[in-house]
Amino acid sequence: MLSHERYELILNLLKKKDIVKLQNIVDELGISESTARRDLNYLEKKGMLERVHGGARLPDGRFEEDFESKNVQNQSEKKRIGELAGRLVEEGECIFLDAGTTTETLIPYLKGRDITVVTNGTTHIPALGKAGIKTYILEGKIKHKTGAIVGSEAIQSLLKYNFDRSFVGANGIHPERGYTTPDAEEADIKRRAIKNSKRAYVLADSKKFGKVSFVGFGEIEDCVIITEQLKDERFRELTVVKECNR
Amino acid sequence: MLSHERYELILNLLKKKDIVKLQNIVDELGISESTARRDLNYLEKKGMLERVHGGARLPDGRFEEDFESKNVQNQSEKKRIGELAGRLVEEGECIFLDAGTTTETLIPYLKGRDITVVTNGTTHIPALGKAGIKTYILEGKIKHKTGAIVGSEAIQSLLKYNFDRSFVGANGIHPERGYTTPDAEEADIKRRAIKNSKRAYVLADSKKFGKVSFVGFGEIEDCVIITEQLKDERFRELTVVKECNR
DNA sequence: ACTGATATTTGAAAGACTTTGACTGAAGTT
DNA sequence: AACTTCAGTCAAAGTCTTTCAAATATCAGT
Repeated sequence: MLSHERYELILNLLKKKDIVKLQNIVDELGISESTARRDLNYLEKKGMLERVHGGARLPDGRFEEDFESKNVQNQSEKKRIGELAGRLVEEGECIFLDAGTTTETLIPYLKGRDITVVTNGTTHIPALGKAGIKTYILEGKIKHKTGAIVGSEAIQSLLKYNFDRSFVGANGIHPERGYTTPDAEEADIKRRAIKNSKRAYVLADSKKFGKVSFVGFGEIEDCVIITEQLKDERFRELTVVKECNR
Repeated sequence: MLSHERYELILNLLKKKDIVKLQNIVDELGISESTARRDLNYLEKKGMLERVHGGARLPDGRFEEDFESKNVQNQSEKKRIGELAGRLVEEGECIFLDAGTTTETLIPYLKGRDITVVTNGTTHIPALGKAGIKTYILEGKIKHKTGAIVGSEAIQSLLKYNFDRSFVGANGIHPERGYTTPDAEEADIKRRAIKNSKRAYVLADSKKFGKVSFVGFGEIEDCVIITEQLKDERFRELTVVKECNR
């Protein structure tokens, strides 16, 4: 194997995992430890990665910022939603986490806590792993476009769980039409998750208010809405907004 | 052969692989090492490629897009295992794909075909999506270290499927001790998957032969072994190696 | 068109240089 | 104090450059 082939493979591993152990590289590429070390040194000099004891990681990774510094300042609106939701979860609880980018923002705020997550979002898995969260995933067909698990198998496997809280995303929130989303199969999952939870929350940024998407999955009063900025007073009593917590 | 014909051929090789070994060029074009070197030097002076120790690659710039296009044809030994396995799968079949990096190499060779994959490997999902494969995932606990789904839920949900073929990885292959792997929970999955398949294959590179890991999940004769280079004749009749297909 | 002189291209070989994996003792980590 | 990881050294293997002679192509003069 040519050295540049190895470099690519190593960077490839890093892309997947943000941080790799030297031993992983040795095993994956079938090369000696010495060579792996030399390669890491070379790539570090090139600025492609940063060496750490026992392995290497992406340089000045966003890994840090997400969890540490971002807490203090520079929060995007979506991140704030995650923070609000994260504070609601209590030690020892079992929660359902819907697929989607909005719900994903909750994960960093669970870091290191004793919480069990059940999810239908395959894209959440790396973040959940990084946060060290005990994770269960539903069975079912994968909708590759969104990474969500859907279908009758997913509903079936969801039936057996009972959650302390569930957090679902929504594309539309409307006083009369309730919560809506573009995909019927995903709506089925959301509906079922809400039903099986003591408490259910819809996570959505303020742009979703007043909108109606294709398939409904609940009435307004079925869930508490978590958002970063409340524009419509009609939702006041159902809603957790950032001001409440500051 | 005219020199310009050789130049064309060399650049074609590079287009396919981004990086070629000098020895590959010698073999492919049936020319001497000296000539191959001279050609590479000429093409480098012309800026058509960049020489590296042991071969040549496309001139600097796209470290990024390499990964996208290269998946299909990139002849590391592990990739070859994937290619062999991929050829065995026939149109319309349902297969089980075990978690692990070796089994992942099979995915590019399914691209665009009418095949249904059931897997316990969450890390396979992006590749399966890229290949446009209908994918089902097992329910269960996620072992974050490997991204594998394990546990009683996983076994439960595996029970209902019946596969035309299953492809599992192994850390050890031994004439008496059979197939072995370091994790007991993952072994359970492998054992069950093999049982529920018309045909079962173990994918492993040649370094795994003669080794014994912690937990066994099958006798040698339970599966056909797919490997890139057979070192031990005792496995001959159970094995698919690269030579069979060329 | 044949010939021999001259240039170009080719492959083989020798020695210099690189890269590799194993080993070792020092430095970190738990 | 036990363990892992690290940097440096070494011999072996692989690759590169240079050189040389043989094969092939080019061409002028007969």
